[in-house]
Amino acid sequence: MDTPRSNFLKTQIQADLDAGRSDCVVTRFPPEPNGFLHIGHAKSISVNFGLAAEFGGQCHLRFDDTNPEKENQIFIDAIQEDLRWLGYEWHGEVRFASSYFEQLYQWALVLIDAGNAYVCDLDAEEARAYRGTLTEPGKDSPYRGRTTAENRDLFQRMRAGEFADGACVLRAKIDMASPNINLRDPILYRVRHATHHQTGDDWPIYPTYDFAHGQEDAIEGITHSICTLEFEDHRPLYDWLIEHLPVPHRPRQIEFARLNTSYTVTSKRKLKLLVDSGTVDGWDDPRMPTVAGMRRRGYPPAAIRHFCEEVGTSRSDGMVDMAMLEHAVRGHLNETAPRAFCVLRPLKVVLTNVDETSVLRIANHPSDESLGHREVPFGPELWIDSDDFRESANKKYKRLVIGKRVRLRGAYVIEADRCDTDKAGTVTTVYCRVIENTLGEDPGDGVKPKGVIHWVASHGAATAELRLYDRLFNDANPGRAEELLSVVNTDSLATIVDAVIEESLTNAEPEQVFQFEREGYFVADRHAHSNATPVFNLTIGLRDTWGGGNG
RNA sequence: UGGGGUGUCGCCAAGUGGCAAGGCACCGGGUUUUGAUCCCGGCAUUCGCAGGUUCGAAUCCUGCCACCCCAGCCA
Repeated sequence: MDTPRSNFLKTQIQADLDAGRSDCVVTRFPPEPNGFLHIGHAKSISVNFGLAAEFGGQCHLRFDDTNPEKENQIFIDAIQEDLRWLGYEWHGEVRFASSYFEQLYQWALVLIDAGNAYVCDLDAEEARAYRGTLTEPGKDSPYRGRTTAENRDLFQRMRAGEFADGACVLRAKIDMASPNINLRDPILYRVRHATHHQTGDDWPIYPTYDFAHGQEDAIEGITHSICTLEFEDHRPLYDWLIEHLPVPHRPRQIEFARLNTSYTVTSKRKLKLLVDSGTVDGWDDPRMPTVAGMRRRGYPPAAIRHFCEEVGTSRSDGMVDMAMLEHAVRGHLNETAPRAFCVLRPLKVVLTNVDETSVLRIANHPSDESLGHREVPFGPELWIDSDDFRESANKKYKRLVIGKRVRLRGAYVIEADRCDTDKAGTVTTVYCRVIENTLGEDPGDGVKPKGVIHWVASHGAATAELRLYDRLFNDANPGRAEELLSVVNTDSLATIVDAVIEESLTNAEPEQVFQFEREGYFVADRHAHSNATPVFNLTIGLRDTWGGGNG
């Protein structure tokens, strides 16, 4: 269903295939297990898994776990769950950079033996000073001239745990005057006496991203290592390491622009701030752009995948309109969500010429009969939305007005005669008459109803809690704000505790999405919903093109 | 003012010398027992700017301009 579209990644991979530089396509999604997946990751996942699928190749899931102090098993589990939920299946076992630590260590020795790496005792601050600046070249470290034997001995002792954290590092010997700062003798290993979630206390030293990533790709036979633009400057180093090491395969790194979506932030620090400040309910709050958040919000995984594909893949920075994601969500839900009735602001209607209850059979979807029908109780007293009634209104108002007719969706046409109001002037009850023979037919007298409204019979109803979500930020580009919390939309959540739902909805399963007719799509909350205490989250409202403000 | 990138409709984005796809948004009109969906139609004489090459340029050349990334023992 997703129309294949051209992008530079496909073009270049096809060129590699045609030229014989590659004979298959193997990609990988390499998250560091230090946080939850978000919409940006979903894009990367879509790109990597999509490319593999399109070219008949495979995509690996590899945890880039080279920094134990920031990582956690919790994220390893959560990421796998999110990936599966999104609908992707990685090839083979889950991989870990940490399972290549011994090989990486051996290759570091190869670099040392060839005079391409050395142990440097400069501390972090000194190293920064020696590195130079963007416009000035760096200076050689005083330890750059150590002999191969000395470097080998020192590095082996680093590995043996003889040095304290930060005491020394292993560096590649490239060029301290390179205009590309990544080539100014980059650090390959650092000493870190930390327990690793996978390797325990086996290692007192850990490879850096630069030393690990390309080699991991080579080990796994990754043909195309797709990453984001900020790694472009690292490519020369990526290639340098591959060239100087006896790796079994030569992967190619290609960068693309990360996805930015309006009205959202994806920085780990900022997402954490939202959680820690209590602005949201947690990492899976329905307003969060995390995969878990979108799941709890009721976004179909297929819609997220479709959106990632529709948005395209390029090398130019930009910000995609959130409306595009919402369009994808509505599109999928319109086709798949069963319809049901829910009255958000209950107003009592008494049908003065009805005195018996009955049951109506109503289609669950206006155009897809496979979704079947449901039985909906009908009777002399019902609830309609208070917004759907006015004592008087102009002809643009297509709902219930005294002296006028409206159709009860799936049921009869009624006409309002009068209403009761309390001392504040608020309407409390509307008295109407059912027009004879209007079930499935227009009134015989030719007077057509002004519109169609939804309803729930009071004798066949239940109460539900509704959580109405709106965008989390007032600023389209919240990531740019100096103070993130100053641009949060304080009205991003409105709770209705006494909405009225038709009784069939009490059988909803957590995570099941419905379209509450004329209102929007709602999902039974993963955590709070139960048949006894129904709780629905607003996934997304129906598109509202009603220009008229009054009536 | 070092290096690396990017500039095509309000937002994404195809296009790779032959006469500007598509989607989102928006604006009209039609259908409709959801003011939804669906359907039809409109929406860049112009591709950051200025020159040049060519019969012909968004695509090639030159020079500008704007924006993004890089000085973690993070990834």
